[in-house]
Amino acid sequence: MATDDLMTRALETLAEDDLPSVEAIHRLTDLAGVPESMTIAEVADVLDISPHTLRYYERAGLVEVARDGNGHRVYDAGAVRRLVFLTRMRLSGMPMRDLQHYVSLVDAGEHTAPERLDMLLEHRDTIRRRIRELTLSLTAVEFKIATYGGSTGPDARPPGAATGA
Amino acid sequence: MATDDLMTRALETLAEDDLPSVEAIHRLTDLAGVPESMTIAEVADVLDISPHTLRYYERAGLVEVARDGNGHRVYDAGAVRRLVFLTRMRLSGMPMRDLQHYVSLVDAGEHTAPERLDMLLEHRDTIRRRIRELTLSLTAVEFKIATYGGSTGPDARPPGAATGA
DNA sequence: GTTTGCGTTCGAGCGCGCTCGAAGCCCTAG
DNA sequence: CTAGGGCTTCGAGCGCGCTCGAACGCAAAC
Repeated sequence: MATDDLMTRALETLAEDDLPSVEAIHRLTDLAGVPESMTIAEVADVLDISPHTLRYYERAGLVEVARDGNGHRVYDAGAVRRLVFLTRMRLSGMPMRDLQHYVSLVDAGEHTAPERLDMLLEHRDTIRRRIRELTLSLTAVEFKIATYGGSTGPDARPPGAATGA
Repeated sequence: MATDDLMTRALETLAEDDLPSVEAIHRLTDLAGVPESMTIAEVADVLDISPHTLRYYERAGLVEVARDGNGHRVYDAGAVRRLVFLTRMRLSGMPMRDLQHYVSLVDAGEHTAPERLDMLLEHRDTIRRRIRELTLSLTAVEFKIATYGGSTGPDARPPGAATGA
């Protein structure tokens, strides 16, 4: 699935466009597969989202994209990197509003780094909470599956296989 | 519904968790403490959803609720148990449509148990995928956080110093 | 008797995140 | 020369899951 690809990429390139030290990390990672510039169709394909959605993100102010002589979008490496980041954040549940705020902070300059860090910390906690919720639900569903069609009596089997991942 | 009995047992096994968002459900897992019948306000309170939402679920055909002499809803233990199940499934991302289908199968009789089991298996896999997605995103965010305070410039600060979350 | 308060029904509205359609431009292939 | 395909902009529409408001009923409290 493309999302796993995406995630791998995100892990490798999860960087911010404005941090030199992180830029160094980028170079260490496999960003070589990303061309200098890409069309909207190519970016859509690699991110596994639609061109419509890419235009929507641009309209929403999440990313700036240059145009070529024909007025067609030209995504440079920076834009693609940002979109990888944005897609990952969306996928993990960060609202558009927050992402808009985040990129406005990025664009505002280096002095907003602390606030951006706060946002990331908060989002990290949100993801952790969500994972715990889902793990709990998963356990419940697995238990229900394990006992389905079996005995409906009080001596149900313990959810031995219920802690799998 | 025997299956819901099992569900509540499954929930009991999770009682040691302390997730705030499902705290209300945990309270309910001790079915001994659940009254014979409850008002809409009581059910809303214990499930941590609004009376509006409860009426909406009923309108959607997810649960049948009797009325008292004044036309007020009276939730019996069976209705509450089903709502616990439904709430958990919603929380773990099962769409309303699927729940409507599931409930229709339950109402259709015991011979639909296999199909219900299939739905549960599929939902289990969906939850697992989602957890994996989130875990990957979490790793990415944690990595970004870890690299944020490194050398972000003159006013760099150690990560965690601004834990406002 | 009147007020307070919780309940009822019904349908409409909302916030989110896309998703799509229309009209038009540009390039290339046949 | 024409047809096709992919891009552009813009605004409207959609699917989901609630969320709310209006108008009303009943019952206990003051």
